[in-house]
Amino acid sequence: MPQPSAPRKTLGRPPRISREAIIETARRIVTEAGVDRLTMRRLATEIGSTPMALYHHVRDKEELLVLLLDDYATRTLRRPEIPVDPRERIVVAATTIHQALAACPWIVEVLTADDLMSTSALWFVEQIVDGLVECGLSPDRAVHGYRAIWYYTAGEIVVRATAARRRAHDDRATYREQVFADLDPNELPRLAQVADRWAPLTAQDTYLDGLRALVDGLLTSR
Amino acid sequence: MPQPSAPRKTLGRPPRISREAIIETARRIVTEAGVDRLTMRRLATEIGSTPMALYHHVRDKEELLVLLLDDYATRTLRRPEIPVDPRERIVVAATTIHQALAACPWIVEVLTADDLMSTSALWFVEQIVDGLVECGLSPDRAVHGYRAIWYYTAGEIVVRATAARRRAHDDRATYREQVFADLDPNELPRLAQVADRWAPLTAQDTYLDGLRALVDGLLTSR
DNA sequence: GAGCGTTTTTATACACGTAAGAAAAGTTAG
DNA sequence: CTAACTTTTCTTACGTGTATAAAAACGCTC
Repeated sequence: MPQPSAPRKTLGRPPRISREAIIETARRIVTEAGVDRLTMRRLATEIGSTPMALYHHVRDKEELLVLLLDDYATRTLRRPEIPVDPRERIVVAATTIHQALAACPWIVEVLTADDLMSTSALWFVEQIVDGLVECGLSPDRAVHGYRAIWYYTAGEIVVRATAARRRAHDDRATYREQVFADLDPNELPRLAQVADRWAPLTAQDTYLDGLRALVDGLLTSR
Repeated sequence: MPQPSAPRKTLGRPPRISREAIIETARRIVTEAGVDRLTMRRLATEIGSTPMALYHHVRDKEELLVLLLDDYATRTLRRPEIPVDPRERIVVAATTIHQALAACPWIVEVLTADDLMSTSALWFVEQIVDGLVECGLSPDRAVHGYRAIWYYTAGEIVVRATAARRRAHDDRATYREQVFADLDPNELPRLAQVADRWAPLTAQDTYLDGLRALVDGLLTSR
């Protein structure tokens, strides 16, 4: 790891590559060829270096992906107009983040970070926590509320993205259909009732509905 | 893939290993040595075979993990006493699943399945959907409600488990602390206000609170 | 300029998941 | 018995992330 504030001007061998250059090249590879094609070797050759040289600027591939996510967030997250109604403010902030993340599905492997801690995302966290406080929650409960919203949001994206990946990869969907076709209406009547509609129902985008329900519930709990 | 209903008695070379034996051995390895130590090579040698032989019984490692999760669910998920109040029924069903999954954190990589479709888990899905319907939701909205609950539940587990893994792996937590220490109280007042309490606050287990809020919100939405 | 300390880069190597195809071990038809 | 056919297993090989240690490139001091 390079020290941001070195005591001397330059000490030791001068670097030929930088963290910024790595992220930049990685971003180009991802946008041009997809995240699957982003390998440490390819990244190294495209940047004109060797694979192991990257590891002096990045701890491992996962950190590189986190950095890419941060970069993406900083680059595309634009602060929307914020409504005065605090409840709507929460919804807008969460929806904006969700929208941005859902638009780049390759982040799934990184999204399991326990928070979005990109500096550019913090503003959205602030909006959510502040909205919850303004609606009467204590600061502590507001943080918990934000966490619940984050769990819901991250879960939605991860689950949806993984399902899409599996669907593209093979036909395991067939297995699920089989399970639903073989349901015993006596044991699981409700599921049998909706069995044939399950696929289209779960394909619908109901993020906003669930989010509103969650926010409503968080605000009415005393 | 072995055909469950072969036309003839046995045709072709008789198998030396079976899917069940693979799962059994894999389970033993995971419980004894952890999921990290479960490699196709080790599994093969411990079962007395070769890595590629496994691939005639299992599509890939991910499917093996899904099968392991199914096996785990079937083995440990016990149906709890179900309250008569439908709202409580939903909460109990979701909490039971959450508890079981949270107890075996290695599933994180699999948990991104878009549903828990283990047969033994379907009963819990039924309880949730049925509870929502009994509270007045249409079947379609009940399915959406179940999905919201699943997003929240899966998100909570994935986020928490990943955070724990990172914490054990290295000191990226320090980075987060740094972010919170450097907060500008003018720009992000609420976050600055709770900055020093953020770590303990987010460490608390508030799954049940969030779940109740979500269920309440789902049921009061018309 | 020779050695030294520091930092970055490179070379080599290992374990992993798994693709591709050859080999093996049965049953059945002639 | 032999040959064809089927299913499972084994051999070999590739690309991956990355650990380890050696090498290289700089400023510094004597």
